[in-house]
Amino acid sequence: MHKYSKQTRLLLAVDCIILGFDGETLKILLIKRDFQPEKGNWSLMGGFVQPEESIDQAANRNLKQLTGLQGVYLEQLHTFGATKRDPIERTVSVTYFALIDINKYQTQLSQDYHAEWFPLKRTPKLIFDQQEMVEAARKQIRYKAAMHPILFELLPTKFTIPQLQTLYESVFNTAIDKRNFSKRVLATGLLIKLADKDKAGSKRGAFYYQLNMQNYYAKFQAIMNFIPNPDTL
Amino acid sequence: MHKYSKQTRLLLAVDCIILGFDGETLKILLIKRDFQPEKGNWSLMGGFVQPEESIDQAANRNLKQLTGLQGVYLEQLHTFGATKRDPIERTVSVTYFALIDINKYQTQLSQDYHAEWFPLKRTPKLIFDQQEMVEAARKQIRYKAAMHPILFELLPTKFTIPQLQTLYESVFNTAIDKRNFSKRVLATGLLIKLADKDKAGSKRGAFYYQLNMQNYYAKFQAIMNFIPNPDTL
DNA sequence: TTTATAGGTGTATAGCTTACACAAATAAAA
DNA sequence: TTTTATTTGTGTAAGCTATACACCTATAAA
Repeated sequence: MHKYSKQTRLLLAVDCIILGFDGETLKILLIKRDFQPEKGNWSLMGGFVQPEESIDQAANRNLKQLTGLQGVYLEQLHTFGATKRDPIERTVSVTYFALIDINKYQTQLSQDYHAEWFPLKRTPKLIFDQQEMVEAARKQIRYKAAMHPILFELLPTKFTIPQLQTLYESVFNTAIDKRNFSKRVLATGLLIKLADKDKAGSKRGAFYYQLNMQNYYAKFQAIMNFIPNPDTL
Repeated sequence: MHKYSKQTRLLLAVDCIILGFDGETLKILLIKRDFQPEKGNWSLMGGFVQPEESIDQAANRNLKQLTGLQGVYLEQLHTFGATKRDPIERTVSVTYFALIDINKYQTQLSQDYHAEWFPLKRTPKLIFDQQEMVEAARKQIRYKAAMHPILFELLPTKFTIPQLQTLYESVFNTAIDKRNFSKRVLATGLLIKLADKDKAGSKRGAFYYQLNMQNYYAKFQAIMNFIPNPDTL
């Protein structure tokens, strides 16, 4: 037996929702599509899955092509499979969302794609069903960030508590009391205070912190505490 | 322009992780695979996505074929795309998990597939990477149930609080204090007390409840409360 | 030297979560 | 008919967590 000979084969693509944070606003990286259909319109970075690569590899490859970054936070989100989503030919798309440190992003690479960062709240019109994909990513980042410390992925290695707070406020679109916020994040044991300050944001300067990687990995999978002794199912 | 002519096409399948609850144990419905390779071995219900159906439709079709059920809780889980996961030919599989009321399940339909319910904790060896798929479903049901009232999908329309508690205890593999449990579920406003009792489980009998559908839909998307005023992003 | 701006910190209150024990109902057994 | 065994159903006190809230500090710029 060599093939499932009677079955129809389809195109499979990946699309990446790439998010970054510039200290003020959550942003999304979009490219100008360089082939038909919809050539020249704003689009997510993506492409067809190749015969010899897994889907995860395809997503990582696309992310690296556009940003130069490897080893960043990249999570499979949802697979979109309506029959007519691509008008040319049926294409199923597996979406991924990536959280990157916007400072490490290599600007020159993205010039080939005419890429641009847009505030997530003011995303331009996107091709096909990509609006829906971005919407799914917005939901997912909140959902996940509410329980896991993923937002740290968006910050540089050294960051200040006010920066972290601004990020949370922008993801959850809400104001948080700074006394309570700092109590809370410090209580997690995730942060190590450094000796130096960031003087860019204010006259007084804010102390830098870095992640306590050990506690970070330990807390990463931490799940809700409202069931006593959650144990393996 | 008619096709993306240079690209490789591949097979796309769906696999369903079908869970049910018999009042004591969380169970998974498996079939004996009826074609090569791995013919005769235990497997998830699934099959190839057809050219004229969406992926969601393919999952619903498979679920209906095996159980006779439509309109049940069915959620896309994850897409598995390792290049060698199917030894015959590269096949990408989109997994779904379904929560069904085991009493509505139509036994005779599943005889064609030689289907059987297994305790989720004692799932037999499965083909390909399906063990991993089941593992992902186990994680997801807990994750989701911790925040959304999805476990009601596993119960009949009329159920008792002790039944509900047994279900939560079996999903989270833990003992819960019944006074606290009943206080909590009643406080959600999700339950409507009925006049009659279930006398099967005990001498005294336990009052039946049914879902308050209005509150159910309202609470369904309810997300964590540890961010003040969560608003649209 | 003054002023303007953002950073950093403590406490009291309310609300929520947890731990915990006994009586009621009734079928089955004696 | 009485006793026994089993499961249901309920309240309260203590500890913990979340929240609301205001002032001083550091420093660059004027």
